[in-house]
Amino acid sequence: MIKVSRINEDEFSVECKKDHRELYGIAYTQNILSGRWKHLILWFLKFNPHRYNEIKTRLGGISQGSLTKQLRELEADGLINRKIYAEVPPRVEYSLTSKGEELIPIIDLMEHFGKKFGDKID
Amino acid sequence: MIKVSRINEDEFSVECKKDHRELYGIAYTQNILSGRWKHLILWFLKFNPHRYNEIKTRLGGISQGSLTKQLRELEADGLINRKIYAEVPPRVEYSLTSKGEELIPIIDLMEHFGKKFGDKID
DNA sequence: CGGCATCCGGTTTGATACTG
DNA sequence: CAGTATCAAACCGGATGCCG
Repeated sequence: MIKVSRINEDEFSVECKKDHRELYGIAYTQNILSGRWKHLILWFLKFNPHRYNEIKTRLGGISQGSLTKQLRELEADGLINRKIYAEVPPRVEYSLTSKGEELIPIIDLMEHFGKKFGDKID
Repeated sequence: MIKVSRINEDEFSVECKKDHRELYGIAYTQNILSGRWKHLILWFLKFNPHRYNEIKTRLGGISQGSLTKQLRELEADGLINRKIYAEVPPRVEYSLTSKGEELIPIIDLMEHFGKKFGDKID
């Protein structure tokens, strides 16, 4: 069995039998991408940095609480940067880290797969 | 907002604004891969067909109920085949469909990413 | 503007017992 | 062997109200 659980902000606990080590990489990646909106947030950031409200507007249905939570988790996993500008009104921009950028090919493949096999919505 | 929900065994309902259509493919793929064990099941089947108990043993910690449910969902989404042999004791083999095989590159990338960035467990 | 704290309800997962 | 059925536990995600 593979069990990946968070100990604190930036540390995972991993339990798995020797036989299953080869599956660990998959479990780890699945773990940091778990969440209703994370794929979409990363995909949106791949083009440019974006502000909090830009992301929220783009995703449409997400609540403030959920968005904040997902952004915090992505940040804790080292996938995005959070930059605060000392202005009034406040401005916060999110951008991909190099680690986060390495997830983009996966998300692009997912988009391609979904376009090929998903229902058409035209 | 993008909302992908299952209407019945083989049909999805998709709600999304025009602006978000480009994100639909991602949401679709995420949807059919949602589940604690699906990535691992697909990855395990990429090499060869396997029997129910082989999968269960391989995954270690999964319960019968959960495994059956995940397999049924994968089958309903057209990702795996279920072949029943009329023997005693019964034998059931699961294998990837061509659609399921197209998910393997994604899962391989996830494995690679996890191996690169995940905690070492040696 | 960009959050945080709290509560609540639906979904998902797992444990257990039983079966063709 | 390969399930089904039932119930309990855990895990989000969303809604709401408040704040610097």
